[in-house]
This record gives sequence, structure tokens and C-alpha cells, in this order.
Amino acid sequence: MHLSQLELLCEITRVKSFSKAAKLLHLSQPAVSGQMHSLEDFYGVQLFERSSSGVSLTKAGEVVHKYAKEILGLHEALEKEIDTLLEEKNKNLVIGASSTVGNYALPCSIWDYKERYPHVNMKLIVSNADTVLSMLRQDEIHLALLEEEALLGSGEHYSSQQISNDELLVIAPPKKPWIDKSTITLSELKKAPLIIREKGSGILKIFEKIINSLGLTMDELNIMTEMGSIDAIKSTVEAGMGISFCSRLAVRKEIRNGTIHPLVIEGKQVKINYLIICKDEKELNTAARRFIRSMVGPGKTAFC
Amino acid sequence: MHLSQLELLCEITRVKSFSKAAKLLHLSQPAVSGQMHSLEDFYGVQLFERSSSGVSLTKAGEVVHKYAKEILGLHEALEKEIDTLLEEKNKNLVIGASSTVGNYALPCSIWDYKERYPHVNMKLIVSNADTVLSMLRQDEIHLALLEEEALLGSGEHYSSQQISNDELLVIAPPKKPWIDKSTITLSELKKAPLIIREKGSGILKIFEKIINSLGLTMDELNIMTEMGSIDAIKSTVEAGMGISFCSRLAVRKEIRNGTIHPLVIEGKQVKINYLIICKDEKELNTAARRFIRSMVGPGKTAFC
DNA sequence: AACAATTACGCACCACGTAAGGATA
DNA sequence: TATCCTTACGTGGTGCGTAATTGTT
Repeated sequence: MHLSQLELLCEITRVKSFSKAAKLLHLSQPAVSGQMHSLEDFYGVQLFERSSSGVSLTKAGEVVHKYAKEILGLHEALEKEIDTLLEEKNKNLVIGASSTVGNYALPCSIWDYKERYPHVNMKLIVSNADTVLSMLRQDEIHLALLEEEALLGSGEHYSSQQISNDELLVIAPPKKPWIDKSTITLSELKKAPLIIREKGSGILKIFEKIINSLGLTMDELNIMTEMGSIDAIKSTVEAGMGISFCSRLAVRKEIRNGTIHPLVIEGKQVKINYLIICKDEKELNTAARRFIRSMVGPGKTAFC
Repeated sequence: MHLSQLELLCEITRVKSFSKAAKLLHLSQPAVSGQMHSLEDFYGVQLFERSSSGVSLTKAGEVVHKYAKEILGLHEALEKEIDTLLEEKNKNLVIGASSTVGNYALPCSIWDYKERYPHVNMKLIVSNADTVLSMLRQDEIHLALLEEEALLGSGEHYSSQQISNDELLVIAPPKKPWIDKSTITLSELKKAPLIIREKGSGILKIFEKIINSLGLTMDELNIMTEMGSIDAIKSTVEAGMGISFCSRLAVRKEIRNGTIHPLVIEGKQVKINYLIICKDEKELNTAARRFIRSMVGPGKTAFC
């Protein structure tokens, strides 16, 4: 029996739903269903009461849950104890992240990790997607946290897992003509003064992909200027100098304060998937391997 | 990570050897090696010191071992607690065994099982292999413990796992002309007055297979009589009335006491494999599924 | 030479995701 | 209808056993 099945059971118990747990752990619903069926098969007992409004534990399920927490706790203690025996080379962990991830989309789990494995020397480098990827290629970093699209056309094959996702927004100043709208049409997008991130940015790659999928090229747009940082772009948009685009997470505060107005492209919900990437999972040191496990683990994908 | 990997680690630690643990758990040596490599990979640490005289735990290995015992103990407690919640139909377990297995080759684990799952109503039926197999076919028993050869030519497909093995011996009275020999030649075997088990016996099937593989048929032998029980055969041989054959386990005591003289067929070591058999593993109730797990588990194959 | 672990390789099975299906409010 | 879990199915990865290899006593 896999320990991950117990983790899954705990997560399902927490959120009382197969489908929610599947989302949180980046699995499909049938995969979760199948795992729990095989667990029920293993113990020979039904563990969940299924209903159309979610699931709840049976009596036997509660027994398993009780022990699962203990067992997983013990296993966590095991890893902590091994941690104290690690050699120096296994204690270093250098992570590269794109601006969006590094500045806004870091899951809390990265800090949980520091707490859980205090002996690890962790370093976080924030740059744009292309730069991070080239650092990975040259073994200057162990792991990269990037937008899915950063890998497009890179040719090489990397090993990757999804850690979280978000939505791409068009951002505008909170005034006419934008303030009354919640969507932006293609023709409005073509005319509006647009501020974009520099080449090599992951967010730019996503935006470009969308534009192309809508039958346009970038030079049909009214590109005003190019900026190397999200903060610079936000300030410029807030000052009313143009519109831009970014991850929803990057402008949570500004939207709440009303200093930036969010728009979605008409008829097009744009999803951003964030990945954790390495060259070869087999070659990773202990600290890095643990980091991956803790990032994709249960309940670890909430943002800070 | 699979719990079975922790069980394997504990077993290896106990016997200080990959190959011995492999035998005990009915796995190949490379399978064991591979599992432990993947465990080392999982924790990112070497767990064993390999030497040509076996293996020993590293410091990290001892940590894992310490926790593994706790975790496995906890998991055993889990199953025990679920046990108390079982419905009636899951508490019945009827097992059929061939004479040899039922009377002599029962692993201790069958009694451990009773202790571990005291709520199970276990019933053991001993008969010859064909009878047991037909009871399995008619769902009169849940599981069958038989010689591997019992399945030969049955046509149907069963699900089976090996639980133990033994050696087939020719048994003779402790007097001339046998007392000075440790092997018996083919021509001696043809002439000697032979007592055999009844048709349908698993041991007879094995013996027949061997005879055929040596280029003979049963009717070329000097078959004196046919008997339905091992005890009857043993008494007859002890009384000097002829020779016979059986599993080494069945005559351990008599060999030690010197009342029966064991022989092996010249140039032919005959291995007997004992299996645990069911119609369809998916259809088994909890008690039966647990029984299988406990029978093939670590350190459970020693005889009583 | 003998024994123990590893590597190589072919095969079978298992777990996943996608897509379609059924039950319930 | 919307939501949630289940079933069906094709695919890729993983674990197994057999056989050949390495290394140590």
C-alpha cells in the first residue's frame, strides 16, 4: 500500500470531496476515485459514504484516517531525522523562479519547507523565464519554477510537475473607457496603448500564444513600451499611461484597492499553469527531491 | 512510497542479506535489490552497506529501520481495529488444504493469523488435492493450500501465490538394502514394492510427473498398494512392507527417530512448491484477503 | 570456485488522463 | 441542469523474473 494513498485519504477527509482533493493535488478525479477504491479493496471495507454533495468517512474510514495521520506524522519525523545526517552537498538547494512566481505566486509550502528541513541552505533566484531556464541548463540552479509556456520550443526535454495555476488578466487604469467594462474586445486590444514585458518573460510568451490563437501577430498591436519588471508595469498602468497584462496573483492587492482595473479578453479565459522543472529527477540531491515532494504534496499549493 | 518497501527493509535487516530476504519473501534477488535502490533514491541517502558477506544498515538506514518498525506496528494496529468493525460475512474464512499441507506443511503464520485477527471464524478442511480443488470450484472454501502440481491440467485459471516449498523424498524402512544408501537408482525404484497415495493426491501428481520425466510410466513400477493417508503409509513403511514417497516435512520426526530412512532419487532433486490459491482475488472477503497478505508476508513461512 | 549484489532486457501490469455515463438535488 | 462520483479505454511508466556481469572471499 502506498503512503500517498493515506495522504490522499487525509486530504479528501479535509475537504470532504474527491474532486476538490483531485484539484488540490493536481490529479484527475478518476485517479483519486481509483486510488480510494483500491484502498477500500486493500482493507476490504468501504471507507467513504459517497453522496452527490461530496463524501464523508465511514466508521472504518475514520479508523484509517486516525492511523493515517499518525503514520504520516511518523514518516515526516523520519525524514526530519535523516535530514540531520545529510552530507553537505545534499543540503544545498538553489531555485530559480520567473518574476511572477518569485514575487507573487510562491506557494506557502516554500516557507513550510524551510521550517520542516531547517538544515537546508536554500537560495531563491528571481529572473525572467528564459534566463532561469538557461541557468537550469547550465546547472546553476537545481530547480526552476516557471510558467508552462516557458518550455515551449526549448527543444530539450525536462522533467516537470504542475504546482499551481492562475489566470491571465488584462490590466487597465480604473477610469474611462475601462472602468465600466469587465471584458475587452479584440479590436479594443489592438488599439489600446499596450505595455509589455521584455522578451524572455514567461507571461509574454503566454500573451503571445493567446494573441496568435486569436489570429493576430504581436506587431498588429499598439505596443507602447517594453518593461523589465512587473512593478514598473503596474505603476505605469496605475498612472494611466496604458494597459498591460499579468497574472491575477500579481495584482490582487491593486484590484482590491481599486488602483488597477482587471479585464478578461472577450470569450477567452486564459489559464496559467505553473510548473516545477528539473533536468533529470534522478540526478537531484536530497534537498531538491524533498522540495518537489513537499510542493506537490497535500494542501501545499495555497499562496502566501 | 510503498509500505512493502519498509517491510522488505525490516526483513533484510533481520537476516542481513538481500538474497535471503528474497527467498523468504518469494521474490527474486534483483527485485529486492531494485526495491531497496528505489527506497534509497526516495530518501536520497544510502541505507545499506553492501559487502560480499551480506548487507548492513548505514546510520540513515538505522533511522529508517527504527521508524519503519513503528509505522508497520501502527499499520498492524489499524488492521486489527478495522477487524472489530467487520460485518459477519467478512469474518468467515474456510480454507482447504491437501493432506501434506494440512497435516505437516502449515506455516506458523496460520496461527499468528488467528491471534492477530481474533474475530475471524476460521475453518480448516483437510483432504486430497483434487477434492480441495473441486471444493474451491464450488465455492465451498475460500482458499486452497495445495502443491503447485494440483493445478496441472485443471484447465481453469486460478489466482495463486507461492507460500513455501519443500523437497520430495523416497521413504524406506531403516534396514537392508536401504539403510546404507542415501540415493535410490531408477532400476531400484522400478523393482521395489511401492506404496502410493490415492488418485487425486497432490503428492502423487508430483511423483508421477517425476517418473514421467525420467522416461517411465506408473505401470512400469511395482505398485503394491494404494493408501488414502500419509500416516497409514508411514506406518506401513516403518513396518518394512515397502517404500513410498512424501514431503520431507511429513517425516521430519520419523527421520530424526530413525524409524524411517530417507532417500533421494539419483541425480534428481525434487522440489515441491506449495501455493495459496483462490478463484478470483477480487472476490475475496476481508478475512481471506488478509490471510493471503499475512501468509506471504515477511518471516511468516517457517513451519510449526 | 562460490557466493552476493548489480545490470540488462523483455514482458506484464498498474496508474494516469480523457471521455462518456449514471445518480442526485 | 449542475455537480459529483464511476466506468471504459488507450498509453506510458514501473516492477517483476531470467540471464549475464561484476566483485569479493
